[in-house]
Amino acid sequence: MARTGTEELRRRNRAALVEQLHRHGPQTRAELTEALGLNRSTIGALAADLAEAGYVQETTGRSTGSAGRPSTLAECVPKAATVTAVEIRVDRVRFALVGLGGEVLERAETALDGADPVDAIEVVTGGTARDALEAVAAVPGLVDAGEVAHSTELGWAGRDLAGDLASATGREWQVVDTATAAAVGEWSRGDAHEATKLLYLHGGRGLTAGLVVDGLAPRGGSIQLGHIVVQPGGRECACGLRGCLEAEMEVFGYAEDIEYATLAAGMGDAAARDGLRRSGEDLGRALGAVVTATGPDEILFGGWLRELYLSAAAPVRSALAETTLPHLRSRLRLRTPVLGDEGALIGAAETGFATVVDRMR
Amino acid sequence: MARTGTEELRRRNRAALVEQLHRHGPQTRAELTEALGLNRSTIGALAADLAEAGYVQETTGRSTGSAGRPSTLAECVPKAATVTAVEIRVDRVRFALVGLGGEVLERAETALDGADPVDAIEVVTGGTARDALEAVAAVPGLVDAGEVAHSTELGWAGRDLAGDLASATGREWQVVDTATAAAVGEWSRGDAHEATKLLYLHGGRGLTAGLVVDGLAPRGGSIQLGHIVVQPGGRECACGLRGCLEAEMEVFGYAEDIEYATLAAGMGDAAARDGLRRSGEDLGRALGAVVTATGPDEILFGGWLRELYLSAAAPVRSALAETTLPHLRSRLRLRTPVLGDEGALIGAAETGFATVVDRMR
DNA sequence: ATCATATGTTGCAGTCAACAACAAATCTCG
DNA sequence: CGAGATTTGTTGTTGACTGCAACATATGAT
Repeated sequence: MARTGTEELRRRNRAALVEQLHRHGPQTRAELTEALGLNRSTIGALAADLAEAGYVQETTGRSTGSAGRPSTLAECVPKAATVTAVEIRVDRVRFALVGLGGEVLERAETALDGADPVDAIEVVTGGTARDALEAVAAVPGLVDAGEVAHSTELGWAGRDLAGDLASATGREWQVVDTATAAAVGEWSRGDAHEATKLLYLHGGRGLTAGLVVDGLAPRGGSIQLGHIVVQPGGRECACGLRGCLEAEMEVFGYAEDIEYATLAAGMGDAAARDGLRRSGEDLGRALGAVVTATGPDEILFGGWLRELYLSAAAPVRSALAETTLPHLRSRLRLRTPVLGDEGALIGAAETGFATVVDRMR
Repeated sequence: MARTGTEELRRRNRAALVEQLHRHGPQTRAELTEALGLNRSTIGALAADLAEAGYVQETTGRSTGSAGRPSTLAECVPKAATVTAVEIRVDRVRFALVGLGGEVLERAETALDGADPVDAIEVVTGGTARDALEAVAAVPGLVDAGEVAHSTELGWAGRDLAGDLASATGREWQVVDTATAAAVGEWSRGDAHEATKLLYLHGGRGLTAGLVVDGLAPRGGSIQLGHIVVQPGGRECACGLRGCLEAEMEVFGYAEDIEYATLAAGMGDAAARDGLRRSGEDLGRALGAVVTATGPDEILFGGWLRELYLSAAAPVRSALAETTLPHLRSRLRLRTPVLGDEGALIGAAETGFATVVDRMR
């Protein structure tokens, strides 16, 4: 199982070095020595090895400003390993080709106009997907082993997306959910690196949430935030249940709606203001259950939930306060994401790089 | 960080061998070779190494029944590494000294009669705790870094139990929550080894739940099942919130109550039957939120929830069906634990062994 | 009784990381 | 301006571990 050997050891160390450079950017050999806990000579050998393989570039003779021999700086070669990331929404598909180190090499986007997203993949990726080491698609919904078990936004249930993408593009795809991808993105390339348990809430046409623990997504898929029942026996939801958060928050279906509502509320529309408050309370209640069950220390409000949170933070907080124990609340930070709309795409790419690095081991 | 070296490699392999024997019992060298993916000679060297260190005993010449040279069987030496496990309840403290391989070497129990559990520790463990490699205490409640943040059953909030135990016994203690410990126990020594996401529900004077993913407890502590709000604005709970599951299920406070109720219901008491049904429904609703948030594939009803589930499975299932998506439900098995009352104690010991093995690496 | 089979043992070779001594390149202080 | 201090890269050596292959051992099957 562990398949541990002396060759395996070198591979692991090489992978660790690549991961270190990918995650923390260009570093001197001395810094790498410190970070990996290996000997200077070992780092030198590994770096030379990786430089020959083309993964790493070493720029020599940087003046450090302090005493001592100047370090040679090691950095990733972006084109040495690329990952195709795709984010699927109901109305459009976005694509990014990301290089080792995190640099975005290409980017594209297509509106769908009702077409099936899978049919748009080849166009939007422009064929570059084939050369990438990994291809990852983020979809808003409940993903289980490449299959989209449920997606309010896309109206899918039990669709084998990984299979469909494979037959459409001729290569393997990894499927993740948008919220978890965004959580990974915010953790790795955003502002939430200190969070040990990060909960990302994604508001699209449906509501999902993704959890990341120590930067890793626990297997088992995302949290269907929209289908937390906040009103037993309440309004009928498209999923067949009653009183789901999505159904109860009927005021807001999509990003445009929330903008109108905040605008109207800002201009003194009492009904809009009331709607915002009620929606915030519903969200806070659903969140209470999720927080009690998962115990995060940071929550990010993404998608249109960002706007809702910014204009209805008080009701969200008070409803949350009514439904979670003080201790769980005390260590909890509520914020909005810094990567904006890019989080899921970046996170999908990072998910791909995680498996790329894993495969090097 | 990774501190990888050639010496580290041997340690890792040695730890892997011990872990393998601890978890899967006595095995032939050939089986170990297969399981660890190492060479026969390597296994031989490791086994000899560990035998000399006293961790492993090799009994030679077992007749296998099939052709070929008979294998030498390697097995753990229980006394080579022991773990002290303690389960704290409001009315009693239970203790087990568990040896490597999982054998229970000693066992004791004391009623508390209102005394502080910490004061009873030295008596119940009989001083053997000091010689154990690890000491683990399981408590029903929300545990965070050795501190009991909240416990309905014990009436504690923010108690530094790890510290109190340390000053009472003169050694370090690990503190885990009962439900998570029981989940670990059922996964490792019980019947739930196939579950990838195992949710254990523990009914004591409070209700907690513990999650185990691939046999490991994700950091961050247990799930306060009893403080999932099932009735917004409902009955006041001791925790200060309103409508908590614990408060709404006021019919049952402890094991004796559920026995009376099931007895009465069996004899035709309509009120008791109704109470059971309502409690089952409340539990199912709270469970719905937890399942939506965590997505387990197996749920075990432990403590007095076992009795509730056995006599009110239908309302639990129907309430669960009303509050979780079909896909999450479809892969879900509901069962009762096989280790009975021992689960938490055994799981606490296994938690200890996990760190013992980790420290060998 | 002999062969096939399965397993443990031994010696050897390959590889890798730590260590130490040395070289290189910069800064600082007199 | 120069010598020493400082930091870092390089090289050769050493110790250790694992894989491999050949051999030894013990049993069942024919």
